[in-house]
Amino acid sequence: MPVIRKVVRGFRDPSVTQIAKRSRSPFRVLVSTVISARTKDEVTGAASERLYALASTPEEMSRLRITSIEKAIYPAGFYKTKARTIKKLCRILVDEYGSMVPDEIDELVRLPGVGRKTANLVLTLGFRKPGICVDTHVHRVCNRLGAVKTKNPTETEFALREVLPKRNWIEINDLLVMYGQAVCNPVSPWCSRCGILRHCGCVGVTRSR
DNA sequence: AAAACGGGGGC
DNA sequence: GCCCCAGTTTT
Repeated sequence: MPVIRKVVRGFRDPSVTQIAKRSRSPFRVLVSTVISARTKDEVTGAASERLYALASTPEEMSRLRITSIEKAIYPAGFYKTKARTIKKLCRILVDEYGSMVPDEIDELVRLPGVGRKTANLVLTLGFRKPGICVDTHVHRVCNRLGAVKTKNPTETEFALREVLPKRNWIEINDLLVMYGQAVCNPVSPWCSRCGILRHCGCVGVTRSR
């Protein structure tokens, strides 16, 4: 992990940390993350702020009109779907969880619009609990390295759980994704800047730069 | 396993 | 125009 930290240094995008810091409460992390699916961070951040300005609690948010939510989170991708999801999500939080966000992954993934990636982000960022967030970047990087051969992000999450240090969850999640975005990116991996190239199965396959 | 959801931004 | 994008749900 120190190697990855070194490799990624200089590529860290402060916007991620900013959003994380602003959105510390589990509820804010949850809503921000639902908005963030297939959407750039700057857009997610702006959309989240507009929505929180309208409603800052599950009760308030569950009472917003769908169209108000849509307007607030536009131009995030899937904004119509997400608006309905968020309203439904908040209603469930109010009705079934006493307006609190559950802090167990099995409960979180039961919520609409919440998959394992989102659930783990809520656990780590919102509750400071253990969790490994596997998005498409992390899934790709792990398999490109050849260290694991997993079919889907959930399998990758379980594989990583056996390997990663069991601490510093937030930083490790951040570094893994940063690494996948900035260095070991999909199209043109920056192999000359990669500190773990000698362990990499991508040599001769996707290697470049 | 693959399609659908959906629109903005880069080129 | 065409392709990409910190996913989740449905078929």
